[in-house]
Amino acid sequence: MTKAKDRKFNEILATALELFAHYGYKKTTLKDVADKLGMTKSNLYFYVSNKRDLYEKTVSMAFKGWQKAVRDAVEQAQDAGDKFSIMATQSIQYLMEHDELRSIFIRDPGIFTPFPNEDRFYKINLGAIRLIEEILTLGIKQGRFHEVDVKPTAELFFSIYVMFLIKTYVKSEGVSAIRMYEEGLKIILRGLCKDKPCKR
Amino acid sequence: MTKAKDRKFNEILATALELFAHYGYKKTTLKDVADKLGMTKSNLYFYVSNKRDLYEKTVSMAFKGWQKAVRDAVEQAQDAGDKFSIMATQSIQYLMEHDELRSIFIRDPGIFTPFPNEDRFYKINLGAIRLIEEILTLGIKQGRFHEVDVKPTAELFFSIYVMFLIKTYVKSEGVSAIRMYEEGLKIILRGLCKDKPCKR
Amino acid sequence: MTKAKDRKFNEILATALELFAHYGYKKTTLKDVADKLGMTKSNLYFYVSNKRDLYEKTVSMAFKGWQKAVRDAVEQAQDAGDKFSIMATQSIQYLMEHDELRSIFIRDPGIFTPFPNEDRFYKINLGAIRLIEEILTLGIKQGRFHEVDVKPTAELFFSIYVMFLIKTYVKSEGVSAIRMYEEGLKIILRGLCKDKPCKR
Amino acid sequence: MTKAKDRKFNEILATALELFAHYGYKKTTLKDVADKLGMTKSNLYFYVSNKRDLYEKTVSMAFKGWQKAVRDAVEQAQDAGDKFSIMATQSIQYLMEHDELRSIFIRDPGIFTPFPNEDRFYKINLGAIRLIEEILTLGIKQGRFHEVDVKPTAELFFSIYVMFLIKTYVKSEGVSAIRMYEEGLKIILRGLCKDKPCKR
DNA sequence: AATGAATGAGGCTTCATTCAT
DNA sequence: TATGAATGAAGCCTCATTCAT
Repeated sequence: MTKAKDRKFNEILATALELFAHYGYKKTTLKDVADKLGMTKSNLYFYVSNKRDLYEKTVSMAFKGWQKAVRDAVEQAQDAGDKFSIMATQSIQYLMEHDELRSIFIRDPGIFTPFPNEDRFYKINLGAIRLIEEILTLGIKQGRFHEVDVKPTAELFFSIYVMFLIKTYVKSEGVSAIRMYEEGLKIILRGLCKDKPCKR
Repeated sequence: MTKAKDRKFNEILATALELFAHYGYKKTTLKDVADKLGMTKSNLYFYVSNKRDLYEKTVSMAFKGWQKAVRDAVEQAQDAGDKFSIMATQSIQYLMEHDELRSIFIRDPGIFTPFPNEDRFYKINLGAIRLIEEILTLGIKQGRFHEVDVKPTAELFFSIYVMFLIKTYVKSEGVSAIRMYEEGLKIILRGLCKDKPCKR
Repeated sequence: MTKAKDRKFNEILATALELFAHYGYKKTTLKDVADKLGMTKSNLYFYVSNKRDLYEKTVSMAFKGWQKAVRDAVEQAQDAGDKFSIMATQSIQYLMEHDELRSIFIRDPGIFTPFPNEDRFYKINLGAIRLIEEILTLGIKQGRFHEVDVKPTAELFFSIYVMFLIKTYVKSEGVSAIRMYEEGLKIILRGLCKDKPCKR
Repeated sequence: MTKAKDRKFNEILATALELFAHYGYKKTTLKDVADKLGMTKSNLYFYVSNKRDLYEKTVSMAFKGWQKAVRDAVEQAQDAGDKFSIMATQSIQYLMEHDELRSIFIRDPGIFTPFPNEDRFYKINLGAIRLIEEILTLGIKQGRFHEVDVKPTAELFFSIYVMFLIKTYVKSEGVSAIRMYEEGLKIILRGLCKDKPCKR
């Protein structure tokens, strides 16, 4: 609420991110978090309602940062094809550069699940999906993309992205996964774009 | 000891490997292991002396499989240069193909430590180092390699290998790490081999 | 049953005595006993029906040795007064010389309880009480002792003995307890004996 | 820290002392302690860090009481010879009057060990040794004692005291041990004091 | 007579969570 | 806002005991 509380709250999430990334959910204790912040365990409950809540808020925050970075990069371009391509590249780039978020993802890949029945991070994934939807809608309006059904297509692309992440970081097929991603991206752009090919 | 106990013991380790790989050390409970095997927690203590022991025996077993695979592949070649190159390639290949061992490594990279003060997996790493030593010694005898000081060189190569694994799977620099590894391998072989270059 | 089994059985009790004396009942595990004997835990159950049983049989054996020693010493004398006096002295003497039995007693003084409702060692204490009874009966027959009611008197004397042991070893009033015992003995002999005083 | 916590803490130690003295370390469960105090097992961990810690804190407290009593008695006298003699007498006296501390000692005589490698109760024994040192130093300054080397002499006397306790309560040589102690004390005072003999 | 394998009860310990202040 | 004190669930581990062989 207040500014002070808000600042403290963000401080807590940042600290929690470090610890969850380093030690994992189970091994990170509330005492660890509290100690590193110089406060007491009990006091944490003033800001979050339980450990799981702390974890989800922490991860949400980290994801929002990732989404913002991608959105910002995407806004630089005008052409929907370019936007799409930038989005695909930046999403990966960001994860490569942010060890903590990547570590969280490796430990807990279930975080990405576009299925609302697993409510856990549905809302956050929704943000990512919506960005895809926006680009698709724009591309169609611009006449750059074929007239695909936006919603399911956005979900498909998101799933492909998640599948790639899992292959790369969890199933660890490293190089081949990246090549697959690059190849797939080409195909998708080719299949998505009308007339003149979208550059890449 | 007996055949039956031995079979059960291996069954336990195999099951434990799955669980440790999937859930990590802390989150895997002995009840998980026991339940999946259809036995009681207490009975596990007939086969291992505690949870840590179960973990170490499990990891040891998995590592032995990896070492055996590499050794077998290495034996196919006669030339020390080829052996070295195969060893380097197979070590990575095996880890890429075995999700569980890789998952263990990602969660607990400290496993690889050639320092005897951390007694944990010293013996196992020693097995890997010895293979390198053998290849180096052979190469020198064959006149293929320069006369390097075998022991420290073997340790150096092992460290490089570990560093690469960490970059690839823990620090997750994926592609670039693999390229670095390939480049490094070329340089090493060039610097190691005498006269005619070792093929790669 | 068989001679071999009997020998083994005594060996077990002797070993158990050492361990129970040294570590106490709770801290002594059946594995301790089995290991020291070079047999398995399970096999112990062929000789005793459970840990408590082993303990009680062990203590019984030790007590029987103590009773035998006292009986043997008592038999040397003919005069009932002398017998009584020797019994009193020897009982203490023996405990002083046998560390293990004494250690058992110190840890578990409840062992001595002449109350049949606590069935634990009733039978064994009974042996001691009977010796007193015999001496009393003899003394009366010899005309040396007043005609006391044998049974309750024997129990009284036994209780006094136990009280003394507790004061000495458990409540640890050492010296004063011994003086009390000596004084008490004099009084008792004086009160017990007719005509000419019983020597001491 | 706070007054309330401090009171509770002492209450815990007092209760634990009763139980440890009565049942011994192993047989005393934290549930026993907690139940007797009307609190939960877990809550005990707010005051001590584990069972061993509870035991050591409990014993420490009991020992401090014993040391204080001896110190107080010693302070009544001015003459170093008298102080020494009082210390020797009071140390025994106190243990005789305090069943619980004595019981603890009988069960766990290793508590008294002036060797710092066994860190367990080193500090506490140190307190006792220091009192001896102080008396020796004073006696030398007063010209009452010969100029002995204070530190090793204090340790020697402490060792003699412990040896006596073990003979009396553990090896249970009761009377003879006390006589030995009294004789030894006379000799020591004679050997320690200059000129006129220290009274006893 | 003896053993290997298995079990359940119970002990120690950690930790998320709550409540009064 | 913040804390100290308290709790219960769940985890690891030991050990007496049993059963089939």
